[in-house]
Amino acid sequence: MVFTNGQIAKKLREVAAAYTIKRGNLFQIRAYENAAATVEHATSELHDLWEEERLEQIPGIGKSLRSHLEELFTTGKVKHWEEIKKSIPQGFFEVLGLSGIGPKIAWELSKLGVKDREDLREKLESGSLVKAGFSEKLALKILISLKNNSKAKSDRMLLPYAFTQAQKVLDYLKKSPEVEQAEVLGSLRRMVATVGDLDFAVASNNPQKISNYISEMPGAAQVLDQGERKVSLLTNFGLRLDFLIADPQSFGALLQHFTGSKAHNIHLRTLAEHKGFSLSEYGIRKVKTRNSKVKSEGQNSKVIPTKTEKEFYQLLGMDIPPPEIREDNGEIEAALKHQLPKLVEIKDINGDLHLHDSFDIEPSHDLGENDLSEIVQKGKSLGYKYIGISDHSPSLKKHSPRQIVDLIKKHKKLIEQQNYSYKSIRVLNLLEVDILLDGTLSVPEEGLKELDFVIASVHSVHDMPKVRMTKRLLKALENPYVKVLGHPTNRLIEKRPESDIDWEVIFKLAASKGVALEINASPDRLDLPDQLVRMAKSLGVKFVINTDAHEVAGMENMFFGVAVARRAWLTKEDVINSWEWTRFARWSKI
DNA sequence: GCCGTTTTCGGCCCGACTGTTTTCAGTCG
Repeated sequence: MVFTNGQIAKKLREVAAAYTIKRGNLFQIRAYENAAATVEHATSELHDLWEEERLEQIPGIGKSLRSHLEELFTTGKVKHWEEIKKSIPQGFFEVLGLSGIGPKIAWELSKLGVKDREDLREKLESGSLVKAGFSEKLALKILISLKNNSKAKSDRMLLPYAFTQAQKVLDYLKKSPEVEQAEVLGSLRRMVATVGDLDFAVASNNPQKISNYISEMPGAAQVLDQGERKVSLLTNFGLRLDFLIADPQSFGALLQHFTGSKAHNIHLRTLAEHKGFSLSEYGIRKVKTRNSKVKSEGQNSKVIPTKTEKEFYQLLGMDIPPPEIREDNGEIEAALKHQLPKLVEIKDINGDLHLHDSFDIEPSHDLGENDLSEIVQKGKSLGYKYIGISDHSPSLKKHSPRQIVDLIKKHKKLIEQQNYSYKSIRVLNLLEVDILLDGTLSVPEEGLKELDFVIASVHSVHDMPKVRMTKRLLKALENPYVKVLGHPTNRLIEKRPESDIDWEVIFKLAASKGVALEINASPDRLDLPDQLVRMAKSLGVKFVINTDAHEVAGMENMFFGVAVARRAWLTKEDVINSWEWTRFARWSKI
């Protein structure tokens, strides 16, 4: 049975909560909570990982939880979990996820007879819970949280939206003379494909004043928490903003702390403890190691403030891991050994190979907005040495094979003319060709011959059974004209799930054939996703990062694709369109 | 229940804010 990461995380939290009520082992409870947090933020579905026998890749999932998940996916439930939850009323689990309601309060509510969230609302509004002895202030807080819950955005934000919102907040922060520095951190700084809420760090010598300034931000609908060091608020659009305020002296420690991820921080702090340090958002403190008799003595030692993140990591004897890879996937070990890879950067990119122009090739799908010369100009302004025009292939239904070939030739002629007039940038004559249901391409060989090479993509029936879909892609990869597999999983973030595909088989064939996998930088795709990119890299696959732009503004999205590559630990060596022209040409056999 | 640069046993991140606590528990990130 299929369960989404969200559903699994919820189940794990329920078990943790049930153990809490039953006064279970505190560390076992924490293990379940940590696992829930990691699952929630995983970039691949656990169900897929399980099918590929890669569940051990998820930190915090050990032998025991792995066998529970196995049972969940096979039978639809986990006996052990059911057993733990058995004697607890359903109302407890119904109200559990609400903000401000943890296990203890949920337990109290369920003992007072609360059945579900609607029942809770009625009992709060009628005042019957308070009469029964429930805290009045808490009742009010929960009522507000119930209201927020119903209007809060259920889906996560795509990166460009998150960036725009964050910039607005940063602009406001920087208007205050009391603000020395302000940065957006959290999952946005790590460039996770979707962002739930926005986190900010502010450096100021006057925290109280800044705290008030933040709470008065225009567009703030409600202040959820406010202290001298921390403010949380909800905007008019239901977006949650968290702010932490630090002295400029310890801003580096705050950046480190609030960038996360949580798994990265927990691992780092555990490791620091073994070295005799305690880490916090204020800096690094020397403490007695656990072998020492008096630990409390060390707890009073002074915090060494760190103004920059670099200082922070250096004090631990480590290099500084780029934010994108702080997911506890081996970056801490690599940083300790001074073996962090030099990740690919946006300035390394020499070309964009997946661009749609407005030439009417009578395609199966949409045309681009801009003509060739506008795209070339934009490419030059981005410093590219080469670009690929890759329109959708001419519609198969509306044309004879002869007509398709003619259209391709006509387009080719146009591109050749452009190449002549723009010598400083090479324009490749490519095509994004549909992979048909049986794995053949939608363009006859006579047409393919006219192209520099082919980007092959699936644009129909994305939800084929795994075996057939895998066969379909394998067949396409075998075609000698295909050099790139476009947006391989076909996902549209929050809209369409990944196609079901046996990746190991695909990656191995791509590696042996020298076919590159696309990292499609369009923010609603980001396809391949980072975890699959990392797996593919381990099997020897190379990549091209493309924007798939249908208008010149979309070419700016390269940044998001590079972020996916960085999250997957890719270097320049792995990314073909960061290569110099001669090497690139050798690969593409142009 | 997880995990390993002293470890396969014996530990387990750290601090802010809220409520009602006069020293702390619950929740959160």
